[in-house]
Order: sequence, then C-alpha cells, then structure tokens
Amino acid sequence: MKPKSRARMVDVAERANVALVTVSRVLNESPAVSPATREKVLAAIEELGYVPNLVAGSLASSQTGMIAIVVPTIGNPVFSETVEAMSNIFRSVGFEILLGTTGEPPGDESRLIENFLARRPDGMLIHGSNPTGRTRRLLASANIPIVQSGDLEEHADPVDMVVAYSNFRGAKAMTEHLLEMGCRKIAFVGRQFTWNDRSFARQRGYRAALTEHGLAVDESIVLECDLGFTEGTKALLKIKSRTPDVDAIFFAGDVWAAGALFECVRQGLSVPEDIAIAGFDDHAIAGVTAPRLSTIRVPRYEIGERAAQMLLQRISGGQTEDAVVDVGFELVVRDSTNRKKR
Amino acid sequence: MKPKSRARMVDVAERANVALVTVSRVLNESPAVSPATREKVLAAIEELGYVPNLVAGSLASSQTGMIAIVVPTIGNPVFSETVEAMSNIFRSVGFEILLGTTGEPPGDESRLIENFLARRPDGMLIHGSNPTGRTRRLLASANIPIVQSGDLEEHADPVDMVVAYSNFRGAKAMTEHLLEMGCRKIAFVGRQFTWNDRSFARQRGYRAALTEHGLAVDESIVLECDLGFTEGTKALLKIKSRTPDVDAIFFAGDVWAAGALFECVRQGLSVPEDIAIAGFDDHAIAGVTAPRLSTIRVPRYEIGERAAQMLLQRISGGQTEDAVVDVGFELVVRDSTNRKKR
DNA sequence: CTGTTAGCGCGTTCAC
DNA sequence: GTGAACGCGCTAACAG
Repeated sequence: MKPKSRARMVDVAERANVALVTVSRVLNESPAVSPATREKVLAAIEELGYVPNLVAGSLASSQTGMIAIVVPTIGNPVFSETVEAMSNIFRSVGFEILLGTTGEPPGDESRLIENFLARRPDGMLIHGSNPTGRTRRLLASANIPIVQSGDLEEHADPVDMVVAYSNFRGAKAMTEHLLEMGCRKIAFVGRQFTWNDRSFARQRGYRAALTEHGLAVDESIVLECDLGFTEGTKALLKIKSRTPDVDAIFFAGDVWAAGALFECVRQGLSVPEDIAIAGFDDHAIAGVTAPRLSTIRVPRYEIGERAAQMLLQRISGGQTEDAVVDVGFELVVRDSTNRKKR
Repeated sequence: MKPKSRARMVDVAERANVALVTVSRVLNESPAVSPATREKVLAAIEELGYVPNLVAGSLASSQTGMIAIVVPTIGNPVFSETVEAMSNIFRSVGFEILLGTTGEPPGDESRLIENFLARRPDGMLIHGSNPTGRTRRLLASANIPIVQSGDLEEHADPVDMVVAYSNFRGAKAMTEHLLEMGCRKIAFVGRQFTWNDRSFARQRGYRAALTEHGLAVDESIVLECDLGFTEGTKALLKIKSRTPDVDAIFFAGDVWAAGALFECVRQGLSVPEDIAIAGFDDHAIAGVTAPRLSTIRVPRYEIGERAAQMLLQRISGGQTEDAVVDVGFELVVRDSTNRKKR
C-alpha cells in the first residue's frame, strides 16, 4: 500500500470517485457531507496511507494552526513549566507549537522573532523579553494576537497583551520580611542584571526595601552569579568571607538558596538563627529541604495557562480581555527565615 | 510605513524595480545578484516592512526548515534538557522546532505524530516512545530522517535511527553495586511500569541483578509512584513500615531519592549506614545533598546533541551514520551508598 | 449535499 | 545578470 510518491488529495478523490473538495470537507469535518461518501473517502485515505499536506492548506486558508512560543531557555524549569502549561492547552484544541529560545544571555532575539513571523503563526507567546524598535513594529503589524509574559513593569507598554507579576514587588516583599525578622545585614544574589530584566527588577526591589528602611546597600554583598546549586554555595562562601556578620542572604532563585542551605548544614551554621536564607520562585525543592526555604511563590503554570487562554480567545474572535493581567505572587514564609517561631 | 495589507514579494519587486525572482534570490542569498540590485531590494524590503511568507516558500520548495520533536513532557527536566540541546543545535543552523508532548501517561501519541507529519517537517525526533502499527508505517513512508531516543532495548527495531542508553543495564549496575556494598534487602521505587517503558526497563534491571545473585524479589517493597520530592518521602515511609530491616532503597529517579534522603536526615537515620539510598539520572541535586547521592549518570544533553546532529547529517545528504548509537551511562558512587569508606 | 473555478505566495525551470 | 511562465497542494467562494 506504499505509493512510490506521496499520495495527494486528488489521488484520494479519484479513488473514492468524488471531487477534490469533498475530500477536503471530510478532512475538515464539514457537516455538509453525507455519511456514505464520507465513509468512501475515509476508506480511500486509509488505503492510500494519505497524509494531508498542511503547508498547502495553510497557504490556502492563511491559517497555520501554529502558535509561536519564545522563551529564554527551555532547560530551566522556571520556563519549561510555563511552556508545559501552554503546550497542554494548545494540544487540547489542536494547535501546534513552534518553539524558540533566545538563549541566556539573549542571542539574536530579533532574528528569531522575524523568522517565526515568516512562518505565519496564528498567535505568539513571548516570555521574558520585550522586543523594541524594528522587531516591535513587525510584531505589531503582523496582525496576530500576542501575549507577552514575565515581568510586569518591563511590560508596562506591551505590544498587545500581558500576563505577568511584579518581580520588583516580590523581591521587595521578601526583603521587607527579612527586615521584619530583625535582619540588618542582608546580602543579595541574583542573575546578571545587565541582560536579565527580571533579575534586575528583583535587585531593585531589594534595594528599594533597604532604602525605605533607611539602610544603606553594601555593594560588596550584592552578587551576580550563574545558575546551579553550586553557584549558591560559592556565593554563600564569598559573602561570609567578605562580611562575616551577615545575618541574611536573599537569593533571587531557590536553587541557589538550596545550594547555600546545604553548605550551611555542612558547616554547622544554623538557619535561620545564625543566618537567614531566602529564595525566590518556589521551586519544588524549597518545600522539602531541612530547614524548608522561605520563598516568593510565582504562579508559573498559571501564567502559561492564562497566556494561552487569552491568545485562544482572541484567535477565536472573542472579546478582548484586559490587556494586562497581574497574576501576583505570594510570600511563603517557611523555616529558613522564621526567626520568631511561636 | 505600515501597509494596509501585508506586503508580498511582488510588492517588493515593484518598489525595487526588479522582477519577483530577483527578490527571491536576494532572500535566499543566491550569488547571482549584482550588489547594486541587491541593495535596492534590501532597501525596498526595509521600507515596506516586508516579512517573507515561509509557508508559501515551503510549499514551493517542499522543504519546511522545521524539525518535529516529540517528548513525553517538557516540564520534566529529564526531557527538557535533551530538548534544549536539540534546540541549540537546530537554532544555530536555522531550523525551527515544532514541539509536541505525548503526555504522561501517554495520550494520543499517534494522532500527534500524524499531525506533525502533515506539516511536512524535514526531520523528526521522537524521545521516549516507540510508535507501532499504522503510525510506524506512516513514519516509515514519510521519507524523512527520524531519530528515536530514550531506551536502547525498547528501540531494538527502530524506524530509522536511534540514540539511547540501556535503562536495563543501568539499573542492573546500580543494584549490583548495592549488593556489593553488602545490602541484601533492597527496595525499588519507579514510575508506573505499565505506561513507562524506561521505568519498566529499570525495574527489570533491578530484578535481574537480584535474581542473578540468588536473591528473591520481595514484591511488597517494589513500588510505583508519581513524580516529585514528596513522593520519594512517602515511598521511604511506606517501605520502612512494611519492611523495617530494609537496608537499601534504589529510587529510579534522583528527585525521589533526594526527597527520601531529606526525610532520613529528619528522622535521624544515617545514610548509608542505616540505609543506603541510590538514585538514577544524575539530576543536579544528586551532587549537592548531604550525603551526596550515588546515581546513574545519563548523558541527557549529549543524547539531544547526537540526535540532532545525526538528523542534520542525513538532511544534508551526508553519509548515514550508524543507525543505532549507544551513548552509555555511568555509575556514579557518592556517599549515599558507600558503606566501605576508605 | 456535491462539484467547478480561482487563487494563496513563492520557487523553479527556461528563455532573454 | 534578469524576467515570464508554470506549478506546489490545498481551501474558498460560488454554482448546481
């Protein structure tokens, strides 16, 4: 049953003794086909092993059934969970996903987005970056719904729609919590501020909290570092050596915080008495370490879901929802910062 | 500069006073265009904000420049790291990624693959599942290179190419290591065997090692569980209550193992003296816990790279490499099982 | 309910 | 170096 060259719709039509359109209708589940002919067509498709050509279909209908998703990296759980949420929703309604990563540090984001636009997706989801200039203009004139997600302030002036939370306010809330717990020498560890807007926002939140409480920022204990548990360990050691009487470290990522925590356990430092450790993201590990990590819970999965739903609603011509959705965050106080237990 | 309706190639040609082909040539970097006209065309493209239509181009050239990637889920780091490796390689050579998840437990994998085939990708990467029957036939007759990855034995009869390691041998090696360390009552925790072939293979490896050493398998301490740290904790508790004198637990996933480890620390059980804990995958956390986790290192990133490279080589018409590549695994002995320290 | 006629936007022959 | 013609495989109007 294997044809020498791939079967086309005409071949199916011929075999079923119907017109080409009829085959098209069966495939697109048009109600205007009698059950009898429908069966004939289906049989012919089966016999020929026919697989429709959606690229031709897309050209003709100017709808591709594809959604472009742009994220910094897919290997980082912080992003992959959001992508998974999006993926689940799109899969359930028959859209397919064009996945692109800008890289960290960001590579040629503009080129990626333009390439995607050339594939005529029915919608676009951009997580964690905010295109400007030429790319932004192209996006705007692409005439498709676009949802940006990630940081709220960064997307103050969105191309189209936004689903986000405030990294600034989240970091500020955690820092204020640390202050409330009596900490005064609070260090901060984040990702490279220059090319990571979310990290930059978190760092600003940290600074704002200190400043508002009349505390100066000690630049020697504000660190940038790479990803991974061991980087958190290293950061802890560096900070302790520079400022032995540091009483808290706010890691803008739970993985670092966990890495530091493990090292504290090894060194016999008691957390939070000797030093408080705070994280960010509410990574799964934060809830299981000993002591358990205080963190800022970010609704990563919900962000993906909301973004996907807003996009679908717009694609199906539904009412435009609010252009900007703030999904918020939650300060989760666990053991690692709780210096005032009952 | 924003046209009412999207600019087409003809519009660019008109504006640049050249023929349509010339624009096409410029876009495809054909050498047969004089620098002067080339500039004219580029200028026209810029002025019109022209974005080429790759779906039309794909139809005409019957090359989409897309690679379909199928994985169980993208939220699980075990898979997302492999996808990231693939993504990085394809991005560097200008291919785009069509991402699909079959779900866990697997949903309608066949439908997903057929939908993908309809989009005419230039190649396909299937991780962690082995299509059969109709789907397999369609794949075979799609006439594109296909790399399956995941378990070696599962892919003994591949559709096309394979990059994998042996989950069976990996699990067997770890179990043998445990036996060598003097453990005799070894429990096993894995993912649902019925719908997860990799988990099934690991379980078989565990059983094989015990049997070969003349030990019976105690079915009451062979558990299936869901993903996550806390599931590992629960499994530990269940096993300890059923068989208090268990002397080792082999978790077929580091996340479970870590969850159990944390609980041991809380309960004051010393690892590995009271109970040895072994993991699988070499997740980042395995190297940083206290004690650090023994595990089976799987080259996830390399699998993604190799798979992508093999696909590209075939797409570019290069020699067919070995159809089956065994990337192997590595037994990593750390503290959590090492009962014979120096 | 079914069929006919036109394109969708671009790549690819060929001539010039 | 450039241009005109045709076709990729399918969907969208219309008729009947």
